[in-house]
Amino acid sequence: MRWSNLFIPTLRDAPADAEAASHKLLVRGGFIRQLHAGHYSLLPLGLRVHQKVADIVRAEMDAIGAQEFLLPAMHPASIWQKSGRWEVMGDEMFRLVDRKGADTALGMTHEEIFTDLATEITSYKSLPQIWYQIQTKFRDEPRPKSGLLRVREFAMKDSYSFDIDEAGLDANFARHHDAYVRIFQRLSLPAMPVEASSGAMGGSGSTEFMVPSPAGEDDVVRCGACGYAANVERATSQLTPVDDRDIPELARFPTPGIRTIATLAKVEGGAGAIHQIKTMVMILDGEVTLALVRGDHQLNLQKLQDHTGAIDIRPATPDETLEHLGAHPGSLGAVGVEKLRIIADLALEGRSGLATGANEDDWHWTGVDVARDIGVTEWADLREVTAGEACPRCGAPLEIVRCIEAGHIFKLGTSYSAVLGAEVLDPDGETRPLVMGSYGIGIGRAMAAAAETHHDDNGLVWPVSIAPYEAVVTIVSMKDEASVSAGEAIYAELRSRGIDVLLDDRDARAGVKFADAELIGVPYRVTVGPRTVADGEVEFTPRASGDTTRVGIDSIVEQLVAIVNEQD
RNA sequence: CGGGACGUGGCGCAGCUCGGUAGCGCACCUGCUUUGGGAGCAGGGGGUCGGGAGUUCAAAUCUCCCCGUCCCGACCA
Repeated sequence: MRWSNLFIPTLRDAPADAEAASHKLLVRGGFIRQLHAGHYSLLPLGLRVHQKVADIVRAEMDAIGAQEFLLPAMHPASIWQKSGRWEVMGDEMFRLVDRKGADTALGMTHEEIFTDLATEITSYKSLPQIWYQIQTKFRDEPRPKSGLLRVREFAMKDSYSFDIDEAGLDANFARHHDAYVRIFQRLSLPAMPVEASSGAMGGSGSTEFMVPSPAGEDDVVRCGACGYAANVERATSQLTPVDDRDIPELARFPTPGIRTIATLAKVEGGAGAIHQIKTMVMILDGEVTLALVRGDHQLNLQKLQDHTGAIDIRPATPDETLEHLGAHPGSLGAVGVEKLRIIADLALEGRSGLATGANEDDWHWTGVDVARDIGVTEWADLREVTAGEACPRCGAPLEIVRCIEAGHIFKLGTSYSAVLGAEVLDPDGETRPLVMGSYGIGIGRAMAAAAETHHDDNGLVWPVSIAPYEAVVTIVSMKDEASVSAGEAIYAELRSRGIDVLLDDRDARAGVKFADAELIGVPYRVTVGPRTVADGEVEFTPRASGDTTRVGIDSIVEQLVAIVNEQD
């Protein structure tokens, strides 16, 4: 393509709104424009990248035998009501009413729709099946942000596997895992598979593919020694055992004005945070519940949610706390509490000599023996792992890495197929629900993650596989006839050799052309100018290194074709 | 949803405190010069100042209401 004919609106300044590097550069480079919060237009350059990402995903899905569909984006409420997610999805689902008054939703994922189609599978002999689509999803995100990283409308590849049993699901899950590893390799994204929470999807297990980046929104716990990696929503660690204080008797003591773990730790007769119980009053689907963790530990909400299966989970208001426990936050405890559900973190199991609030302002208990004094209903892993704790597998210190969630694969099981009636006959003639898996990759987010991972001070540095153009032929001066004819010839030859090449034939200054080529991140630049053309040469500059070498006009095409093909 | 900031040409900003009918840089158009790292000079086009209501002779500026955008947190497959 000839740059002079293209719409590539590059900007010298990034919009003031943009924070993330990918956001700034994709806007500055003329790849995207915002329409409103969470909704972006893909400009021609942006669409080229988006399509290349999608093509790689498509190729790898096809390679594992997946079949492509295209499903409606607008769904009747009934199918979501049937699966129970009309309520579960809450405000995150865009809903509208049609002229007949029928409730309708914009699809945020397609388990229901694909499962509905799968009701037409009637025999185990037709299994397994892998179905997928690349479709626009709509999610009313509470806070869209960071350009393409978190939006309300985006293309996602979602695939679904259908099997007769768990073994089949495991095989398809593994197949997807491997396909995802290949996809991220081809996208040059350093994605690592990590253990993840399944959240609202339900199911027995899930793996996220995480790309380390400060622009990310998830924290991953990682062990450099053995490779253990898990989302903080799921991660565990080994704790060094605590020597309990020897306080055999349960005793109340006055603590005027003491409202925090830290102050109780300092006060005379108090207790170090490690010897305290932190009592959090949570409302789980309307039920008042106490969540207990060690004083120096942090409650992870997702862990609590995963353990209980609650949909709506929030901290109690101070009024609710007072009503149910008789004291304000800062003086709360579970000693003697009988009517409420009490979920305690495993780190408290077997502990004694502890201090905790007495459910009366300005009073605490000490000498608390958890087994003796607290009616724990359930034990669960509730605490959030922090950096430096010991790896649960090998004991080495853990690190925490901020990441972008680029892909997520789930073992769903039979929850959708059972309620939506996707059942088949097995070899014994018995009716069995399909065992399902669900697998997603955000196309635009992968594109943003690549931009986030591959850029420098001058702009984007796209990997060849997804670059909008693989090479640009920059004619330094359109007034120099020798340069123009040499540039045109190289351009034509590269095109005929199947290279995605851009010809910068604009009547602009060299500096502008170089700066723009670097900003939009074209991997290879061939500079054709009077300085070298007279010698029968051009300059060759890979974007990543910036190193320029002189190459003969008659060999540049061969050299470039070889390099591009090697990269791809 | 809580906290904070902001909304003035395509992008970045000033003007608002102290009302007098909009300005700067980049970009754009024309001409001349220039031409290997975001050119110079001259001339020019483009803005219901987010929207509505109000106060006033007069509102970008003051008052009220609404809308939108960004950041932090909450939340989130």
